[in-house]
This record gives sequence, structure tokens and C-alpha cells, in this order.
Amino acid sequence: MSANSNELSDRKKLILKAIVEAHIRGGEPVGSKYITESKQLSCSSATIRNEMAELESLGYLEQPHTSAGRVPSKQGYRLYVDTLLEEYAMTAKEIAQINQLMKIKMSELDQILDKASKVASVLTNYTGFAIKPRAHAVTVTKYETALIDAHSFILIVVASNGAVKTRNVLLDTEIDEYVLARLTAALNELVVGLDAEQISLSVMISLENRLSGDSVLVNAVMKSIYEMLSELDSGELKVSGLDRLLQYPEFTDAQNLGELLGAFERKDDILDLISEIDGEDVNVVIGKESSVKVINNSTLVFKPIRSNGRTVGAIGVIGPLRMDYARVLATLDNLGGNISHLLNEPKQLGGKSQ
Amino acid sequence: MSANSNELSDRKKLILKAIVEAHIRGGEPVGSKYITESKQLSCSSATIRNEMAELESLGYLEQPHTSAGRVPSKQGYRLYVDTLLEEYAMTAKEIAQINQLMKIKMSELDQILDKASKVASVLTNYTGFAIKPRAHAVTVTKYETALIDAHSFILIVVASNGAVKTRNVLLDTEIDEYVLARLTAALNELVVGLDAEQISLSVMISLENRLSGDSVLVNAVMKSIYEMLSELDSGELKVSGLDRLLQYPEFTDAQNLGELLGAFERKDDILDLISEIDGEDVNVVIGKESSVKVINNSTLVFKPIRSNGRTVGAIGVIGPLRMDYARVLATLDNLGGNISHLLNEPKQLGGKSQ
DNA sequence: TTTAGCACTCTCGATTGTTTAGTGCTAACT
DNA sequence: AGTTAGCACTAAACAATCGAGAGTGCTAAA
Repeated sequence: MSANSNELSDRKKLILKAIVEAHIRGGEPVGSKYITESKQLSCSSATIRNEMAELESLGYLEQPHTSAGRVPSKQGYRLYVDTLLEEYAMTAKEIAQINQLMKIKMSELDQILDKASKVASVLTNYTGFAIKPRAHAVTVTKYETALIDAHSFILIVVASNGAVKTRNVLLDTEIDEYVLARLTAALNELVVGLDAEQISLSVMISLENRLSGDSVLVNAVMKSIYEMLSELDSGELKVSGLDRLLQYPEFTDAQNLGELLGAFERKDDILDLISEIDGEDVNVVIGKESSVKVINNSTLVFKPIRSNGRTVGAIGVIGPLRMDYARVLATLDNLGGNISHLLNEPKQLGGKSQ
Repeated sequence: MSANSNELSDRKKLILKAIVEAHIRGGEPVGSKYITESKQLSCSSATIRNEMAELESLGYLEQPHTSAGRVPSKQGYRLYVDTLLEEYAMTAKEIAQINQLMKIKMSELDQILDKASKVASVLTNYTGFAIKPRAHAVTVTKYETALIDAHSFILIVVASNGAVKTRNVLLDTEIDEYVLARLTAALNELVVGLDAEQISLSVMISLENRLSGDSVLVNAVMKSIYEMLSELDSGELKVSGLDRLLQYPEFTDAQNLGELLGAFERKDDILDLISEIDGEDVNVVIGKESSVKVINNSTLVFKPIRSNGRTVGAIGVIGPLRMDYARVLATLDNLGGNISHLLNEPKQLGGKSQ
């Protein structure tokens, strides 16, 4: 809608950068005097003031009230993360810490993501989250079953996106190996390649015909399949370290906090927001700049997790607009790399050393 | 530690009850005048004052400051819920609402609990939660497997507490039906009846001997088994409707809210607290009166969910001390009954009418 | 045993003055 | 033309004061 970054003089950029960073550190509006004093800018506070006034009219800064300092606007933060930010070089100690925390070998993607979101939260001191993105029109590529007892068995589906899901099916009729084998064969023949929406009455009827009209069984199974597919479709969101939000003054008033908690409850908005992005890089969503107006006064930073060329999840953190972007970006990038590594490396022995 | 309820005159009880209920409604300290005016007590404010002073010295009331009214103490709330509370009769409408909301037929316990905690939150307007309690020394009673592809299979354990858990096991070596069948047989012979702590090196060695020394496979499997058992041991806690807390002034200050959020993060304390109780009835934990000092200024109400004579979970709500106990107790009781019903009734057809 | 009456205490809200931080503007300076 | 010193101005933050209101405890009378 307005000025692109090239229009800004180097000095303006420098000033904006200084203001953003000071504000991130201190949390309070920063004034011209502070900039002149603490910085390499060799000009007086009056000059800074003039520049600040211009930056404000360009939309990069805001003034809470007449006699306060300036605060970066969302647009200001955006420019900062896109072009002004200096890459944060993680210390060896920090990298060691990530490796240490992620050392626990886990096999389930869910658990790895969960753990990673906790680690992200601890390392950045913001609230962490992990999602498995929405995946539309997932279909089943293979069915498998395992008998538990006369009244229950496990139904396993392998989905087109590589996910595997299981469900405990309980029946009040009896079932045995033979019936189950027939069921499995029938499913693999008749109910493969459908997504949740395509499971129709006619599919059920053909399946029922194939299985001597055992409608109880067919109903139970189809219901489970439908549920599993829906779950795969609808994504997942887990949050950790919620209490960390409270240390930031922007979340002590119930307004902002409520919006955030509400968004976490509903999950949909955040899942939508993240599911629609499909890169490999760390993403930064600042306030409600996105089409989705989930988060008004918070920033959401996340990195997609890919495995075998597919986006299988994402981890990220959420915090105030004045987030320590440099550190967060570096941390998530590193952590994300660590996870991809975990997911793609061949399985090792348990780790009983000699 | 002090006065039992029989020492209280009927009038004192009536006054205490009136104060508690007024405070629950209004949230503010209630004074002698208010009681005299609005109530059936036929005596003057001065008399009420005298009684209130006594109730305070007995520990049932507290005074925020000299010229404020009285507020029930935790002990006061306790007496109220234990002996003063009038049973809340749910309206037909409310009962219909519960049935409506819980109508969705789901088979997995996890999902039912999850849904129920959401419903509890909606109906009571407090924060809801669902737990699967800790279960110590769970053992495996049966193993089952299902091949997915050459590099992965599903491992299923049926646990001594009736739970069924599955894990996707990935290998970089190849595996086939035959190997899997041998593995399954060996597991069912050698690794049955052990809890997480009893999985030792010697078990692994005997298993490995049985399986032509395939240590990669054995390691992966035993690790998964260990993980599953640990998970079964350690319980689960899910929270819903967190944002509802914010509407109660007692949670607008970061102190209380932080404590609660922290407790939800750690989960342990709350799981401990609830796991140690094994009745059938709705339980009320007021503040940190319990040995576990998790929640200082909140009340936790929950109802165990039983299935086949075993406690398989619990649902509840958490909110301010001045919770609408009557309503909450009735709601949870009803909702709990509804769930037990769901869990124990024979499975129905999918619901295609006619 | 109850109650009317009153003095006392404490909070809360409004009002006011003071301090402080930071601005915008102008006029002088390089 | 860009920079800077200086100054008037603004708005918040803070502290002190004041009166009103609510509710108590106590006393003395019923």
C-alpha cells in the first residue's frame, strides 16, 4: 500500500533498526534522545526527531500519544524482519543445548513435534506450538487389521499422505480371524482410494454384500474409517508453555490474552493460516497482516517440517509483536533442521553403548 | 483442624449459606445489610454482624479489610459444598442440551473424554478438562502386529488395564510376514506380563536369541513397548475452554492465572491429585487444601468415569473458588452418567434411520 | 438475646498540582 | 540544504488530598 524499502535512506533504515531493537529489548516507546545517546548515529536528537516524524508518516512507526517515544508499527516490524534483521549467530552452547534437549529418540511424529514445540518454548521463552497441517482429500491406500479379542479388533489405515492411523473397533457381535481376513480383503479391494467425502451408501452396500450382509460390522468399520479420514483432513495443533505469555506486559490485559487463548481453542484459524503456506523456510506472521485475522497483536513464527519431500508438520512460537526475531528465527531454523534430521535418518540401535 | 459443622447453630449455617451464595453470584464481599435485606432471616443487621464475627473467628469467613463485607474462606466453601449446598435440579432443557451435545457417537475413549471436557466447559462456563489417570505398573497381556510395508509395521499392545495402544515401528532393514509372525509369537511368549520397569537387558537377550539375533528389530520393538507402557503409566491431561478463565476477575491478575497455566503445563501435579482419588462420586478440591499444593486460588471439580468397574478417566472443570458449585456438581454428574452410558452400552448401528 | 445508634476504619473515585519525557517548530549555523 | 540548539507545548505518570460510601465493632437500651 505504500513506500517500499528502497525509498528509505540508509540513515532512516539505521534509525528504524535501532528503534525496533531498542523496543524489543525494553518494551517501551523509544525516544530520539535514547537513540542519539546509545548509538553510532552521529547526529543530534533533533535530526533523529525529524527522521522519526517522516518514518511515522510513512507508516513504519507509531506514537502512543503526543509526548511518548515511537513504537514500531506492524509494517515497521515487517520491514525489519525482511530486510534489516541481522542474522543471529547461535553460540556453540545454544546449539549444544538444542541437541541435548532433542536427543531423546522418539519414533512417532506426533511425539517428536510435541517435544520440539516444548523445546522451542523453553529456548525462546515464548509460547511454542506444533501442528500437523490440514491435508485435503487424503485417501486410504491400504487397510490392515489385527484381532484383539472376540469383540474387538484394531483397524489400521495407511493414508495417501504417508500417515498411519489406527482405531480400536468394538462390536457386540462376535468376530474371528476368518471374518476379519475377509473384511480386510474386502476393504482393500472396495474401499481404497476414497477420501472422507466419497464414502457413500453405495460403497457400504457393496461392502455389505461382500460380507454376508454383516451390517453391524460394516457400519462400525465405515464409521471408524470416516473418522480417521476426517482426522487426517483436519490437522492438529498443540500448544506448550502458555504460561510464558504472562511475563510479557502486552498479554497481561485480558483483551489480547483472550484473543490468543480463543484462537488456540478454536484451532481452525491458526491451522488455516499455517496450512496455506508451503515453503521450507521459517515464516513470520506479524499481527493480523495476513488475510486471516486471528491474531491481532501477536507474532507467529514457524518453520515447516518436511520429510520425504512432504510437509508433515510445523513447529513455531507465538509471542508479542516485539519478539526477539533474530534469536527466534535462528532457533527455529536450527530446531527444524534437527527434526528433519531425526525424521530422515535411518533408525539406530536403541543406544545401549557397548 | 477446628470446629465441625455440628457446632454451628442453624442460624449460623443459614447465614453462611446466604453469604456464600451471594458471593458466588456477585463476586464481591457481602455485608450484613445485604443479608438482612434480601433474605428470609428475620433479624437485624446487627445480629447478623455478631454472627458474622463469630463465623469469622471460627474460620469460615474472611474480611479483605476492615470496612469491607465478608468473603467465604476455603473452609467456608468446604462446609458449604459438604453440608449446606442444595442440590441443583437441572432443567429439562439443560438435560436435553447435554444429550444433544454428547450425541455424536464416538468410539475412542480419548475422543469421548475430549469431547466431554469441551461440553463441560461450555455448559458450566468454566474451564474444562479430561484426564486419563496414572496407572501404575501396567503390563502387557497381548501383542499383535500388522505389516505396513517392507520397512514398517504396526505394533499393538493390549494392556492389563484394558487399554489398547499402537505404535508405528520403522526399520531400515527389511521385514516380511514371516519375520513378523515370529516376532509376534516370541513377544507373546517372552515379554508378556512385564511392566515398564521390568523390561531388562536379559529379556531383550532372550528375545534376540529367539529371533536369529536380529538386534535392530528387537531394539526398535522393545523401545516402542517401553514407550507405550510409560505412556500408559503416566496418564494424560487435556484442557479446553481456557479462555473462559479470563472472564472471572480472580484470574485477571497474572499471579493466579500463571499458577494455573503452569499447573496445566506440568500436568503432573493435577494428574497426581486426581489419580489418587478413586471413588465414583463427583469430587471437589478447593484451593490448596489438598496435600498437593497445585492450585492455590481455584477450585477443581471432577467426576471419575468408570467402565467395566474400572476408573478409566475423569472429566471436570476448574474455576474460581466462588464457583457455582450446585450447577457444576449437577452438570458433571449428569455428563459423567451420560459418558458411562456411552462406554457401556452395546455398539449400535451407525444411525442410518429406517 | 436482640437491636438501634454511633464512632471508626478503610477503600474508592475525583480533583489537583507537579514532574517528566518526549515531541514539533523555528531560527540560527555550517 | 541539511543539521542543530533551544524552547514552547503536550500528555502521561505520580502523589497528595478530600469526600463519599460501605461496613464494621461496640455500647447501651429494649
